[in-house]
Amino acid sequence: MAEDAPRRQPTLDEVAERAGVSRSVASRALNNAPHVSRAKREAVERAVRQLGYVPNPTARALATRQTGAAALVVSGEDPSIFADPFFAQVIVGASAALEEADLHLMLCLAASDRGRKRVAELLRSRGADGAMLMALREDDPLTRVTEEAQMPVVFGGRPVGTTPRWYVDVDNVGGARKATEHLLSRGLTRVAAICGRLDTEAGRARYRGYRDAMLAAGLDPFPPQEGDFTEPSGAAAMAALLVNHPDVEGVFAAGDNMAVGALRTLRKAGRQVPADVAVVGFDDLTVARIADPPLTTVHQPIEALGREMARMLVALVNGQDPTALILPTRLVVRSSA
Amino acid sequence: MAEDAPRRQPTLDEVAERAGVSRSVASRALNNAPHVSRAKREAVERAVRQLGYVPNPTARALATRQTGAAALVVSGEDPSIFADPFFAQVIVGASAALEEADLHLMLCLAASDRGRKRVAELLRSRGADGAMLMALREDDPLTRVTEEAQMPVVFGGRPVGTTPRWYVDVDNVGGARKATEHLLSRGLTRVAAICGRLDTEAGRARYRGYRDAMLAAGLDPFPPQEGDFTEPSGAAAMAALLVNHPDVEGVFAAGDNMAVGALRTLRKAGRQVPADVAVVGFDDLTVARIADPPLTTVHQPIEALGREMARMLVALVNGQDPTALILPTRLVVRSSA
DNA sequence: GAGTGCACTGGGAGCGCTCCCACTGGAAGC
DNA sequence: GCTTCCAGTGGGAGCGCTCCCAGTGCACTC
Repeated sequence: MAEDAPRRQPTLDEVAERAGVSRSVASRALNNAPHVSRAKREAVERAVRQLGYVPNPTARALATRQTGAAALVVSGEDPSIFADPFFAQVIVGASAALEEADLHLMLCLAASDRGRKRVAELLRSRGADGAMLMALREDDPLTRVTEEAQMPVVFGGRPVGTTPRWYVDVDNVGGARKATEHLLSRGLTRVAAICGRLDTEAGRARYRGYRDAMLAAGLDPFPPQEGDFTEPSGAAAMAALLVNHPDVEGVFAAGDNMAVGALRTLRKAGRQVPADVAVVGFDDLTVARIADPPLTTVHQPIEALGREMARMLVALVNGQDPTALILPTRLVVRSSA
Repeated sequence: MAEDAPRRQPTLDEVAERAGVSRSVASRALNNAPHVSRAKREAVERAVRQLGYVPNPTARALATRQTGAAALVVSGEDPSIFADPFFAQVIVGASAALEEADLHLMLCLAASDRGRKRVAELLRSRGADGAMLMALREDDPLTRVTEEAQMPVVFGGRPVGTTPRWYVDVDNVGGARKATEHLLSRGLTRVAAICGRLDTEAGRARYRGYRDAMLAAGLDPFPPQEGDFTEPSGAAAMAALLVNHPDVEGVFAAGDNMAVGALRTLRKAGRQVPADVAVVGFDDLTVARIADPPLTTVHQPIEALGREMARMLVALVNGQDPTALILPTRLVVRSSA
């Protein structure tokens, strides 16, 4: 390819000439616009086929002021947070919805300062028709960038602090409450919480749900035992919990990865799950199903999250005014609690 | 945003006018090109700041015939294969390398016919400056599309059948051989292989490596017990193996997910790992470390795979002629073998 | 018969940028 | 003193498309 004869791609003018029509007619024929006679439409189609014509998306973009692409921005210092299968599922959902609208997906992993700068430029330069932002932490520098964005922006999960106009979130509070209630309903009272990063809204909301359920049952909530949503952090948090509260009977972990880490620590400590300590997770990742024992967890519709974000963005791009969305969560009972 | 006063973005002409220079000078100043006096350069910079000017990437793309984006195409019938954390790591690597070259990442999940058609159009229309293709299976319809691509194409992993000019792959044969040799070195002789899809080159190559090692040791290789790289398929394959070869002593699984599935089946069957049956995986995913017992596996540099693909593509885009690359694998000994 | 409407047509002006090229004037070379 | 050179400059022609609009013919009214 690199060294190939650089035979220029045919242009619309050439198609028009070959079809014996004007450029305007050819353009209309290509876009299925009205005001083209059947004969000319067919002539254009023939010329397109003969010449192997493919419209130049860049030129089209310049003329229409529409890039045909939507950006998905994943913020975070550490690019490895992206390794969380959570994002892969969001992408699958978003990609499917964008495909329906014939938009391409630009994926921006904004980890470094340079990366964030590029995202900022993309947002300000109309390098895409719209953007979806995920995983904004407190004081995330990208939050400010969205203010000067020259395109609609949809948030995946609410950022900490402000509530944007357009977002799709999951019912974190309700899910955490259900999880905790499930533990309490089995007669347990010493139920602790391993929570995610408290500088994320998901981390806070899930702890809030846990606390609500505890208070409603007339119990003292444990102080938050903070992790960062990873397996090792869950293992560490569980270890700390066993030291400080050796009599703990139940644990709500605000993420499956952390729950699996807790399981590992418990096994190492010789505690039976769920007999000695019951564990409930959050997310319902693949790992929940294959954990040992299989994890009781709160299912959140991750793919739907991505899909709805993309749909909302498409609506905005089309000039509609959708409303923010909170997707339901539900408890999936397996063996760990 | 959607309803905002549509105050047009300032253009380069306006910047030039404000700075009291011509458009050419302004353009050169912006691109750090030579032939601009210090005074005018500063005047342009000032005007840019005052106007909040951001260059329009689409217009630039049209003029330069460079889109500033590279596509990463993940092929596959089922979008859920993308949920494999493997791809996330590839993306992290590719994203980092593209960022260095100031290219954006377009992610194309070509699952449906429609998706594939869009990818084909992207490749033929120069909708990106180059493309990286992953996970091409035998007879994948996208293989043909690359022939008429109007841009350089780099393959991640070799497709089945042909060997493209530019690809980055991992030493699958060598890795599988090392894994098998490790099992044999412990005196085991009845060593079976759970292999991945045999319509992928990775699946085939890894089985080949296993077979080579068995033959070299004067042993009869087991016939391939095929899985599809997922955990359940590994569990099922292990179950089948236990039925057909109850005396099996060691298993080489061509993927960590399948290895973890095998572990699950073995535990259910009451077989101790590694005492009764030793297991070696392939990939060194996160799950290998947290598996019970921790998985001995073949580490492959997945992030590097993505990074090198992107670097190779960047080189091609810049008119250089890089050579194909095969990245090394190494055995990581943990407890399962 | 002139008047009205409408499906169709093609010319031309952008979209906002890059880059070629012709031009200037002052420094350097002879 | 007169060329030669070259950093610096701005005009203008694209890049390949969309879309407005004025213009054409033809059917159909009154």
